[in-house]
Amino acid sequence: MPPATPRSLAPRKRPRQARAAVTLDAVFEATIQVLLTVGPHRLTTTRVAERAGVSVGTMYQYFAHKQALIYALNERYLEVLAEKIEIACHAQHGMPAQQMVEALIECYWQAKTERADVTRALYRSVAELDNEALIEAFAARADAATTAMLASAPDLDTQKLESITRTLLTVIFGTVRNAFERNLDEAAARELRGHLAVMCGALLDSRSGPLA
Amino acid sequence: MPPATPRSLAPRKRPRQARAAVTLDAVFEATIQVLLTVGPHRLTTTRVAERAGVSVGTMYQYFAHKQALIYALNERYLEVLAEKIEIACHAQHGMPAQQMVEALIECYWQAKTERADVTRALYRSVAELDNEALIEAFAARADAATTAMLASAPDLDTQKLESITRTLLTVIFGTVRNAFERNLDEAAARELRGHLAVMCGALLDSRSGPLA
DNA sequence: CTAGAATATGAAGGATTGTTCAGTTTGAGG
DNA sequence: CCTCAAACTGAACAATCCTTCATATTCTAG
Repeated sequence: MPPATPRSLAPRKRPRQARAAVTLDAVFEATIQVLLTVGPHRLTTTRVAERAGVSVGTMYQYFAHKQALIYALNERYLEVLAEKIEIACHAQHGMPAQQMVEALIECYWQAKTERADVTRALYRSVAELDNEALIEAFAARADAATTAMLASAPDLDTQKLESITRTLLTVIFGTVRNAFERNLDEAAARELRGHLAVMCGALLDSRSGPLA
Repeated sequence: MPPATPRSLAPRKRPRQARAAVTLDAVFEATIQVLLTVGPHRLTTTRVAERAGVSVGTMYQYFAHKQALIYALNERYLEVLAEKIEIACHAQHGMPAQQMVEALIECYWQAKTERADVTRALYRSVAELDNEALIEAFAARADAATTAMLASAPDLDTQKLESITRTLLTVIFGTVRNAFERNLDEAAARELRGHLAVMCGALLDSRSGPLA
């Protein structure tokens, strides 16, 4: 497996002192804020530095270019997200399948809604860069965690599990993303989640039904 | 209802002669090609003009700025897509509900897959602009067509139809989009579509089941 | 306390790019 | 054929922005 991050996008160096870590946090947060306030195509290294209370030169000590910054931001975000999913999946080991998918939906939805504006900003920022590696790595982790979870369900046959997992995740992730593009109010969002749970449950049942 | 296109993004003038229409087509196609070859953030007015075999000045007679060009491109694309959906929905009037959703999925998938690279390029290009109005207008048309179709199904109770329609479209559109971000091979894609049909069917059945 | 490493600075350079406009060419109608 | 409007041209301008580097500051280890 090649390194997850391409050479050209990798950070120049890692912070060794405490203040450097603080600086980096400030830069990331500033990037989000700039993304939110002026949009992706007016995101400027100077603007980010200004907002972070840092000099441009400082940023360029950690990131070789603007893309690398945005890449790192998304990488960081997906890292947190993947971890959340893994934890949620692990917590459901041995539970009934329906509860599993509901927990999965809830976890993903929750993670995305916590800071909805940030989610939106990041969704837009990704278009600027070559995110294949990023997405693939994330998908692999989510796939693995979900498959492991489902395999432990007592009420599920373990055949075709990979295929079902892939569908589940594609549907859930895609639906949530699309829900963010339309601006659903609280009620509509709740309904959507309910429907989604029903639909996912049906997919899990689809084998056991006709076979009985 | 306000005009679908905001003033600042509207085209400057419409072509009145035949050659102007040809020029516009060339410009749109060139925009797609540039989007494909160099990506959204290196899309340059000069580059587009060059590729289209046209002068930059010509482009600026029709579009007030770069954003307006990209906006118009997406508008044109969504117009075609909405029409396809409306036709597909109309063709299913009076049919069983399950067949309806399958036709809907097939239509959307087909439309997106026809020129997969273009689809991907457009998905990315939208991030550059304020697409709320665009998406809302498209969603409204798709919603209307789908609701009308489902209302004509003999095997469906017409309660909660709007809510169900919204879910169906959010799930289908979102899933397809996400499927494009992962690079699914033909087999996986076929499976996904099958699963999606099952899941959508389950949503339609979810009321009639427990009530029987 | 000191030396060297890590971190931070920000003005300046260089390159790109969006947009205009004065002028030319092409087409349509009479 | 003539005239006017539509369509097209592309060099030039102005603005923005990414990135560097020589220098200054701060921290840490010995």
